[in-house]
Amino acid sequence: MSDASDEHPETDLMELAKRRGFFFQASEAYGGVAGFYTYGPEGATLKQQVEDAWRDRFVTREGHMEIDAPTVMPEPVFEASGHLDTFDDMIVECPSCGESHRADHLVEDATDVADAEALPTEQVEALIVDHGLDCPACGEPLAGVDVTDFNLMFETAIGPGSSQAGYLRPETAQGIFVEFSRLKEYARNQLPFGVAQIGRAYRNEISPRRGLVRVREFTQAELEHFVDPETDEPPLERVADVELPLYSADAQQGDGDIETLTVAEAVDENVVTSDWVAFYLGLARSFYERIGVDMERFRYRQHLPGELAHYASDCWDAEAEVDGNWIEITGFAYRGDYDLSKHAKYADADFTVFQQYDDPVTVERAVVDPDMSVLGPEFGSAAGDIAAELDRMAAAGDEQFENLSDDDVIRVEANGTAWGVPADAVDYHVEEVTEAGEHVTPHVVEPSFGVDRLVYTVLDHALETDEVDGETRSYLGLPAEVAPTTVGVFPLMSKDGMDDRARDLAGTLRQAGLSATYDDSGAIGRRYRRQDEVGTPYGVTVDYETLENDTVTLRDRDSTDQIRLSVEDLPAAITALRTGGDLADWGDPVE
RNA sequence: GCGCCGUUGGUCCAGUGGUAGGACAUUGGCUUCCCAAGCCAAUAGCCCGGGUUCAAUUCCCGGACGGCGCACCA
Repeated sequence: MSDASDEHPETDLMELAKRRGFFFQASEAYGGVAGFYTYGPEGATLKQQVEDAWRDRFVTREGHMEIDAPTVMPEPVFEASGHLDTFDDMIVECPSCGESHRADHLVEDATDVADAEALPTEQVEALIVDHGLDCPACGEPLAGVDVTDFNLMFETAIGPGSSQAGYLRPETAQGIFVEFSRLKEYARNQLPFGVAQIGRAYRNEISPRRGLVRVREFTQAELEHFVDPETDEPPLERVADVELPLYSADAQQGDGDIETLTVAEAVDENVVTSDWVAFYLGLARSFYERIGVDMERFRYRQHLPGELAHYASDCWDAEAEVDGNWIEITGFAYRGDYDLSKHAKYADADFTVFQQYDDPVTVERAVVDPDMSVLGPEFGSAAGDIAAELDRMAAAGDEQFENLSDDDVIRVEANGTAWGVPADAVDYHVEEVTEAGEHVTPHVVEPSFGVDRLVYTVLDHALETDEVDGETRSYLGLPAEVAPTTVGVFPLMSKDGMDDRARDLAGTLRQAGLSATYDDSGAIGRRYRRQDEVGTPYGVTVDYETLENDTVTLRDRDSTDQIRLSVEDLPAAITALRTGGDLADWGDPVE
């Protein structure tokens, strides 16, 4: 047995999450649906705080912008992005052993068909019959077995009838790429700039698993940092000394282990090849620590060569260890110009940025100005293509144009045929042009965070069990910044006016901007435990002494230490403690 | 999607062919001057559909959901 119970003998995370309102299976009243979770009151707040911390770190503090795009987008977007093809898996299921296989892969492996994925299913079925393919698992023939499409995108119809096909976005990124033209306008055509988005994405997973780890609807926090590949460099000096626990592809393939390098070392030794990726690995590390990811159970893992997406040259995942498994919580990818180039090809918009030179440059450029009144009658319908080819040849510096005299004939390959074009009809000349700049397709650096997995990791890493006065206690050691509630306020007993006093005090703390909860049910110890279990970092108790001298006790969740301080100082004390103050600075220890 | 196992108050479990019991939690009361105490009481449950049967929470079939393994994870 290597399940969670080893580590948390008293409390299982899923059980706590259900019981205390962090998250639970959605639509349970109707039997539940796999892969969908509802965040309860505690979880929704926790998730919000994690998102706020992310926004602070990756948007506000970096001077980036944030947008909020629709979750439904029309089909052509996903033709361009490649999701329609690559998300459309052909599956064939062996009738004898029940194994599912990618039908297109089977065909590609066994035949000289290179791109079976692009073929209709009927044709793939026919290829399986023609080549007598067998099940790789059990060897039984697969001829005659149905090949079915399984698309991981949720499809929907936009408008009445079947007017337009749309899909729920499988990643938030496309919402940014699609709007690039307006966004760069907003950025006043200046590279670099970063656009962030926190939002839902949808994947119709074949098999959702393990709580929040693999779900069908999830929240991503993505940053697309658009940079000029020639001139923009990341400010590596800001993170040069940050230590990165790196698990390189080499280490994974050999018997290597996690190696801790500073960002500067990782770049110098070329362990991380992209400076931009290295920069974000450094920046993100402090974010993970801040929201409560245990750095002892954290690593950056490089994608193996076979694992790399087709557009990425180097890619690292941030991974956290949860329940004995490493789960991906962030992907850091250098996507190059893949996305913008694809959209440029498919869409009717400009996906480049015009980069002005510091000083305009004057260049000599060879051009042709073919006399179409000669080429037209001479070459008929090929004339246009021939002119275009001449244009290309001149720009490429074709040697035929050197020392040209009027009665020469220029050989041109167009439409698969060789043509001879009289030189006097071409008007080849060299002209001086002044160029103020150039159109650049920006490259994209993409840190992409899975918010739900972050929340799940933070909860798992926060769950602690200790012993207080001989009793086992479980509590969530959440950082105060992300804890759903900051302070619990309790009357020692609900009589003699202590309850009214405590209720007032909770109100006062809320007015001071603190998230406070009031509880007078049961014994005081029981109320402390309730708040411990949802990670509330501080507890304030109103007792008889409060009624005499306006002082209260303030309890620290992790140590259960208490101090006594005046009610007047309370809002300031909690505010200070929340951002890392020391309990002892604010009052005298109790007992 | 396949295979194995499972599904009983809010939670975790026990149990039964004649509709169920515990622990914890929750609520009310008594008690209690700071860490899940005690006492009394209350609330609350057999995943769904079909079949077999006089009778199904229990047995059979199917489904949903969950755990694990395989496959999948652009």
